[in-house]
Amino acid sequence: MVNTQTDSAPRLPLTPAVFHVLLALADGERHGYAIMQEVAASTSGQIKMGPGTLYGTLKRLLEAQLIEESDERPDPQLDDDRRRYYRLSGAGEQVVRAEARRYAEIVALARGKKLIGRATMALLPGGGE
Amino acid sequence: MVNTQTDSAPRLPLTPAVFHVLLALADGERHGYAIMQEVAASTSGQIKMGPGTLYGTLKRLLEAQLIEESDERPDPQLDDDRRRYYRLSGAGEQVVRAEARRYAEIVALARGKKLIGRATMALLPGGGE
DNA sequence: GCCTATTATATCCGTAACCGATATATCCAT
DNA sequence: ATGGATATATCGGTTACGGATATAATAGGC
Repeated sequence: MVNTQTDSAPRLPLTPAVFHVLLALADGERHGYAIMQEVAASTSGQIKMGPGTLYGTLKRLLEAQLIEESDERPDPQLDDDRRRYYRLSGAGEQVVRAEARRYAEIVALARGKKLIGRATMALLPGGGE
Repeated sequence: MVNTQTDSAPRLPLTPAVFHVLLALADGERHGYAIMQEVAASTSGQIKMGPGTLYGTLKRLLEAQLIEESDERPDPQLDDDRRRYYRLSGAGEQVVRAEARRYAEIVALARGKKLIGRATMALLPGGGE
């Protein structure tokens, strides 16, 4: 049996929007708007999700059970009633790990074809290869 | 999801289909069917492009001038009249490099969040299939 | 020569998803 | 109290993925 999952196992590759949302939730729960900001910040402003993409994606991820809504609230002083907090589900963590591995394999492939160098240039502005 | 680059350049992120086609052409020209096989082989069968995706993508890439059709033919003995050969354009090479860098940045991000290890898993020819 | 699988290209169309526009409302600093 | 940022949500136009389908040349076996 290849796939005994009850629901539709999300197939890779993930869409960029889905992957970035899951990545943003990988180190702790966040509310929607914070996800938007985290994605923009962690990509140095390269990727900016609009509200349509963000909330549509969150809705689909909930349905696919890759994320769950959290009841826990932070310190009341820092809270905002409007917020809805989300966290990765177990399945969601597996999926984001699998996709990250797939990305790493493609990077290795690109390195083999001399498209990029070996240095990790993530934190260096304008870091060419 | 939007990037904030200047407009004429094709936007990142690329769709997986587009990226894989460009990657397959990165080390030399190939005809359509060979691209399909190269993508399947280089991803250990994870990614299999159907003809609709392949030829639709090639058409769009030609229109976007990221690839060019080549008139050069290989040794007549090995040739096949039906084939159409493609190669990366200058713009195409820049785009595939930029996307590969973007992938590398995301991999670094995922490593920072402990989603994957540091080992570079080489997925190179002969890596088992 | 004939048969069949593989190679090779191409189009159609249902479905999914991106994403800007739009809407509504709250929070917070001045 | 006013305005900008915060926060969530839906709608619709557009794009592209990808299976199904079509056509046909090629290669190898018998």
